[in-house]
Amino acid sequence: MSEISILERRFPGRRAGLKREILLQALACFNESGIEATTIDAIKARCETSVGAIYHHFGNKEGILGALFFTALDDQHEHFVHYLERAGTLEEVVFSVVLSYVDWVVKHPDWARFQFQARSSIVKGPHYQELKERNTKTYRELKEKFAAVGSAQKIAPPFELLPSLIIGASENYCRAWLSGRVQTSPKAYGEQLASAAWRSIQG
Amino acid sequence: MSEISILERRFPGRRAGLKREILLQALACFNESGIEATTIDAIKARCETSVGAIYHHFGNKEGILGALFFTALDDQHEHFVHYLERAGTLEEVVFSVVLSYVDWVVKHPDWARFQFQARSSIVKGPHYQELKERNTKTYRELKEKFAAVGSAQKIAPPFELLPSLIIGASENYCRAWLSGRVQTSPKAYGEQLASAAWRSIQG
DNA sequence: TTCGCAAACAGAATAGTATTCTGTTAAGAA
DNA sequence: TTCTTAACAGAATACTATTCTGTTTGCGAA
Repeated sequence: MSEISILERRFPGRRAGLKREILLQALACFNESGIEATTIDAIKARCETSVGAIYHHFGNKEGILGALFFTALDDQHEHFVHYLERAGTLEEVVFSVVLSYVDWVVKHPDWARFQFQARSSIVKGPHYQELKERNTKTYRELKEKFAAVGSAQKIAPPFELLPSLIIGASENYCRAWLSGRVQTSPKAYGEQLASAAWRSIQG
Repeated sequence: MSEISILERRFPGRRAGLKREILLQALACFNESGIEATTIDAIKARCETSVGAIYHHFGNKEGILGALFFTALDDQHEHFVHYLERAGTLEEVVFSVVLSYVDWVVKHPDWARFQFQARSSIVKGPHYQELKERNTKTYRELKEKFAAVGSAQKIAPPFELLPSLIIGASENYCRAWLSGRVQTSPKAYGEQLASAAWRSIQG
């Protein structure tokens, strides 16, 4: 299970065993019943542990959300960076962004589904600042890459619009796929989504 | 206040006065504090009413969410239909979809913000079926319009992808604007978003 | 090996919030 | 006017997150 390896990379070692188990079962609960409908008791039952243990490790429900959310975000970001490295032209950068995103979602649908659900909670809660910093960081990396491959003047829309133009359609389709509204895997449309994004940013 | 006129159209008459007031204050609470953090007591206090009255009109918190959500969806849909009527070519259809969406969001930011927040709750809750039916209806209207203006063969991507390609970027940017991540009004980028959508669906 | 101690756990007690229930008032039909 | 039902009020209930208190376990130092 990819869920386990993602967790082991972020919470390694034998000591963190229960911590990982709680996160794993919480992720399952959140995806099956929704975040709000999932009770601490339900998570407790699935882990055969106690509320004390859960609160010891995470402080509160929000803490569980945060741990899961940033674990997913980190993995997604690594994936993104890995794709971006190989891009040498502006067009390849755009393709990297779209394809890395689509690939990650298809590879980890449970994490992606959770990420969509949890984002609004995170934005309101105490982890907002951390999310903002990571977004700023990714944004900066992308901007630098754009500068590195040069010829950014070939792009018509203002930079403020670019992230939405590049990733908007893919995000929308992935969300539809994760919720079952469409059947075809985003992976099958990867190239089409990427080339559509590329066309969309050209004047 | 546009919030009031939207509510009066859907819940008209003197008898529904308190009902509208509850919805109005609930909308404000949800946008200020978030849906989960808003308590029935807080809404009660702002309306100077009682929990009994609230539960009499809406059954439960979910009922308030549903009433607000579908009120917003209806208004948005009317707006959409009105724009779509005037489109005579395929390109104009795409522009109508994007511009009607962007205009509505900018015109009713509080309703739009709430809509984004509430969608996941609705999808999980008992109103899911109703939302699904409305989406199907809109989807069908769009498909018929596409057929009516003909020349749909000029479009490269499969129909399954089209909604995401057309509205994805705009939705993404509007969401960013409503949460304060970007400053420039989507209205200012309306034409650019529309033409980007149009380029993106061409082979 | 043992001692000290902090982290890891368990489960009862508490607090806050949604929901229900019972009763009262007001409005419209007959 | 009377009768019926919707509209409202507020206390009582139930559920769930969180806290608190106590116990156990792992680990470094003596």
